[in-house]
Amino acid sequence: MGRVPCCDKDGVKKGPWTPEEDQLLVHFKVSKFIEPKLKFEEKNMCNGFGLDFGRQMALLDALLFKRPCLLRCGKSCRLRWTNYLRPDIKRGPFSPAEEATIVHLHGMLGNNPSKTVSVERSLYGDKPDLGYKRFLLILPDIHELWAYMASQLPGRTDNEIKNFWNTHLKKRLTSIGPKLQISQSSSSSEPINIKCKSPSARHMVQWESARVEAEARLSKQSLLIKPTSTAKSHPDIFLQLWKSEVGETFRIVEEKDGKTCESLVSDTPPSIKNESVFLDDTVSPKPFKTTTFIDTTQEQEDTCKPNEDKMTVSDSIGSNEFADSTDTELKLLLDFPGGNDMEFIGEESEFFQLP
DNA sequence: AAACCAGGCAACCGCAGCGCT
DNA sequence: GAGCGCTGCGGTTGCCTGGTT
Repeated sequence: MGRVPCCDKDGVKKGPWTPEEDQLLVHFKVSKFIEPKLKFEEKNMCNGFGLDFGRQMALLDALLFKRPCLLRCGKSCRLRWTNYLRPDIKRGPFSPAEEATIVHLHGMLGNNPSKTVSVERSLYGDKPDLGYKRFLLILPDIHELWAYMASQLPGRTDNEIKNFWNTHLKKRLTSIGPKLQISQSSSSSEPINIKCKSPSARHMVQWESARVEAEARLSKQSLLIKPTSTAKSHPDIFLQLWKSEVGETFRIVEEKDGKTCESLVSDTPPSIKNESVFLDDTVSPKPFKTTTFIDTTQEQEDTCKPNEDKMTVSDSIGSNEFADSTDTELKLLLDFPGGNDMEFIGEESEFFQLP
């Protein structure tokens, strides 16, 4: 399946993988290398020998096993392994629960990575105030939508999820989209059960509800108001939101207390407050990687240092329905646990150690 | 049975970010 | 600080497959 095999001018094979090549790759991996270590090895072997991973494998096979060389570039090997050969890959159709998770996460995160870029540009280009930065603190890093979804669906790859979305779900949702909108608006007064265990997740869901509502409102406004409206003047949706009614709840607090942000959500309109979207209970989100553009050096000028910002945001949650949120839980939302970016790997981190 | 067509999906491409020298 | 190479990401490509005519 796939493209016709071909070789580029360097003699590195491209195109679909043959069973023999798969076997070579699996043999090489199973015999000594497992994924977390692969990245380390791949990197260091390349550095150490001046050859890419594929060439290394070819060389080792030729030297040690008298096998045919696997003339693949390292990138191709890595992709093949992560998307197809990895032992924990789950094949077969997506379950309804998995579909629901994908739909939900896509609804939450969108699929336009340029959003984050535009946020960064607006952040530094338009120089929004510090409150806007805090406003952005609670947003997930939507640069990594498919990767994040994959992390929520064990055994599924980002590529698989992306394909599934593009070929199945997108069309299906498009076809039922109008019905959904009608049913959502008709039931907006009814509280929808929030099934998230994590306060952080509920926080995100609640914020997303507010965002969705604001987007819908902006969308309605854009239909009513001529294209020269203020919304048009801010191509960044987050900046629009910050300057909208939803963002106002943040700004009010910002003005109320110059040093801390009090409540991020307590002023949320009731219709938003009770609104939620389904989140599979069995799939409690892992901590998001937060947006990375919070410049710590810049923040230090302010009375709120970055960490204090996070703590302050956490404190603010105590005044609303997320009173059970702890600093730790919010930290989970905003950071990798423990402050060490690689700690989440757990015992697998041993694979990063040299033999 | 043959031709056609649309959907599925593995694999590649291009870009941005990051780390090393 | 600049340049280079690597990594990881979303987007796109193009062959394969199964259904329809």
